[in-house]
Amino acid sequence: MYGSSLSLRQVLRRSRLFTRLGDSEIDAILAHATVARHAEGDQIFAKGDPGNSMMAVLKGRVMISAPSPDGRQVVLTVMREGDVFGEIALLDGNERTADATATIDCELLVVPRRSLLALLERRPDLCLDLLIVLCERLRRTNEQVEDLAFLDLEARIAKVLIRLAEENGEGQSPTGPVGVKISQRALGELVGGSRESVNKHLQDWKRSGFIVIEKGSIVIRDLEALAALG
Amino acid sequence: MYGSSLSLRQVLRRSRLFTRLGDSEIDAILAHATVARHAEGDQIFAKGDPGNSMMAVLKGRVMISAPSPDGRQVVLTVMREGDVFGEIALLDGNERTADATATIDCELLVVPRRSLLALLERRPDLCLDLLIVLCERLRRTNEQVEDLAFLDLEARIAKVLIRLAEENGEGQSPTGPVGVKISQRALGELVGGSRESVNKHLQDWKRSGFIVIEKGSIVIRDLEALAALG
DNA sequence: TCGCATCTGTGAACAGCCTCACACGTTGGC
DNA sequence: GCCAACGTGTGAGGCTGTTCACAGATGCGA
Repeated sequence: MYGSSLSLRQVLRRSRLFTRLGDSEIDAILAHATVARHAEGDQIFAKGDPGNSMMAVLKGRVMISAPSPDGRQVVLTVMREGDVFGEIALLDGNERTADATATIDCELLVVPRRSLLALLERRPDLCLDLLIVLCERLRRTNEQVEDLAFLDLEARIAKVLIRLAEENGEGQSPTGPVGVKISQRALGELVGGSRESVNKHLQDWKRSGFIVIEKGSIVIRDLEALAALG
Repeated sequence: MYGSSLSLRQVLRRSRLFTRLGDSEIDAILAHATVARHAEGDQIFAKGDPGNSMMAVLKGRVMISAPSPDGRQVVLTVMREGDVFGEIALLDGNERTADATATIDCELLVVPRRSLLALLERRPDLCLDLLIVLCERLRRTNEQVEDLAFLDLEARIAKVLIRLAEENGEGQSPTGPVGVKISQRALGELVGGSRESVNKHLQDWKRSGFIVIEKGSIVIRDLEALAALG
């Protein structure tokens, strides 16, 4: 089982959705929830599955992506510790709208539909928090639509790379080189482009001295230059 | 002024968000809300504006779109009678994320931030309804990301055309020809393509007998064939 | 250790879509 | 009635990105 319910509480509190809850409330959720473990690469759920639970990332990282009929996929977003996902299918009772995959080993809190709805009824203020979470999600997705419609591949890659760098290096010196651990194929799926095209742009940037390319990761040397492209 | 507060009530009831409310509650909203009129082509708000109100379409149609730096735009969605928009900026207190434009003469109910929040506190069940509205919005936007990433222009045009036909011809015979009133330029903005490219695909379809092109509108003769392309 | 999978690098050929440039008909205002 | 604005039709040319076909490097498991 999980180490202690204290640490579980702490992780939940980090989530925007649960910060307001008292210990008793959190314990009430935990009583009805289960902790699921997923190894790197595991699929957590697939588009089209019935969605009768919501999940919170306790540890690890979860990729939310949409599959195409011919085997490709776009990454819609990546969830990290404290993030909550799977609420859409849960709230409106329809199928899951996307795939969820563990990109590294994960521990998830699985909250069943019934207990979440019960909680929301008991604590209406949580509804507002959930609304805000959804609003942020909507903003992000809208931005993704704009980017796909307006920006070329180079600009999209630059933008994503910068975002990844910011997420990874929280609290680090913003001037020094930042390493982003991601394969070029995965980067392609994040920006909606092919692996080869991504590689070609990265090569350009390498020649310009903006980045250094390593196996499985990219080191940003000149973040300003990248920002000018996005 | 508006004809009678009875008809206002009726329109509001049609919205997914307000169906549950009793007359007294609706009147309470109306007491704090105002009715705004916008002529065809008017901009209702712009991306970046402070968002301290939510709107419900009483009459007309509102286009939600994102502008690009070089003057182009993508249409994110089109709101019709009973739909509610502008909640995002309102709920999380940030700027408006998109432009809103009246595509025909409109009457909107404008609900200020304070009264909506007050209402949500008084009627927590409304929160759930709002959540469901947002979930639908998210589903739509996610689908738009998928379409932009996976489908070529022809498929996107076909898909949008079918959706417009379904929206227009609610309750009509699904077999007969359906007319969609939209300019080719507007269609281009809906699918994220140029006016010229849209025209070329439409010409193809005309030659194949799938559609008939008229000035300012398109008549679908073979919906099945279009569906097979999307 | 061998083989297979994964990641990166690269060039050629091709397709899709955009931009530009132009032509025509209709509509509405002056 | 004339002109401007708008909607449509069409071709040439060019850029971007994809697909395909390889090739080398690394790492992992049987």
